[in-house]
Amino acid sequence: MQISTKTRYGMRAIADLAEGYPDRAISLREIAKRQRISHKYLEQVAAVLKSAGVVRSVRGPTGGYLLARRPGAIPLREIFELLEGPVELVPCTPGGERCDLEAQCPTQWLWSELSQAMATILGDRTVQDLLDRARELKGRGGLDYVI
Amino acid sequence: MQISTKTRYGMRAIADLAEGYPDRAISLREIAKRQRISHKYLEQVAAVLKSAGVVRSVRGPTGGYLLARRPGAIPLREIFELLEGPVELVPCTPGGERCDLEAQCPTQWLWSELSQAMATILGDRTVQDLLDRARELKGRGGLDYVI
DNA sequence: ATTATATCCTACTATTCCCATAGGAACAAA
DNA sequence: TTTGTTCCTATGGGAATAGTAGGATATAAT
Repeated sequence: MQISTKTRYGMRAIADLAEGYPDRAISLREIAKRQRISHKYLEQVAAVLKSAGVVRSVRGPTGGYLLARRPGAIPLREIFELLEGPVELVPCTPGGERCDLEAQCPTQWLWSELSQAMATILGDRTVQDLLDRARELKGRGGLDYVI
Repeated sequence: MQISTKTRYGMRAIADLAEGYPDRAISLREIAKRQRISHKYLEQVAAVLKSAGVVRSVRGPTGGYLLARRPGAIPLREIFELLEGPVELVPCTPGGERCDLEAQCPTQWLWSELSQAMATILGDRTVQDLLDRARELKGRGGLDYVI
């Protein structure tokens, strides 16, 4: 059970865009190059983010994408759900698709608990946290040590 | 991002088997019927659980499966990992497959945090919790109210 | 104006994984 | 001997993933 590359690429791209906030547009080509991923595929990811109002775009040379809101106002859960779908580990969720064995299902609490734990983390963190982390990594020159 | 039916079926089956612990073997046909799932498919799931030593089996009529250990000694994480794979939301994990961008990846802490949260919950709970929950549901006749 | 560089839009496809189905062999209880 | 189990392996449809592909449209720089 892994998350899709779509979500991973999207999340990383958002982190890159955060560094340009509020006024520096960054092109997908640039991001794709740095992350060594398909720029065409990234376009599709960006389209989702844009139509949802998480990012905005500028066309033409020197164009690219920018965060549509300040980093602290974009919960990571929003990005996650746009790309990965709802934070629900099973289809039979309270409020979602029902299962007629539900009333006697001894496992549902487990899936709920797991889903809830994820939702809480994703709901608490924002793009600002991604940005903080990026700066922190940059600060120590990308080396993998801890003081 | 949902867990597979394999894991869901397996987890529910284990809950059923727990009720027969320590000496009453339960057949897959019986479990499959109650849960309205393919009994042939369930066989494959059971095979995994058996070869890992989570359950044991008795052949012939009146045969079936039993827990190989007491419910409290089987962490749900064990079942989960056997059927679903490691609790790692991304391939690039510390100790797993590396990513050469890792040292500068501002998103990895997020995936680690989510994975860790899941691992903790799954590590804390055991089949005994499943059993407790099952009895509780049975007690209130499958009705969906809370005192 | 022209050109280069972006985003934008839609279609297509290879591969993989999920979720079984299927058929029978080995075994044991009644 | 019959019946009901587990056990073993092979096969396959369908959906999702992870792209590839080709151009249309917009705009800044030249």
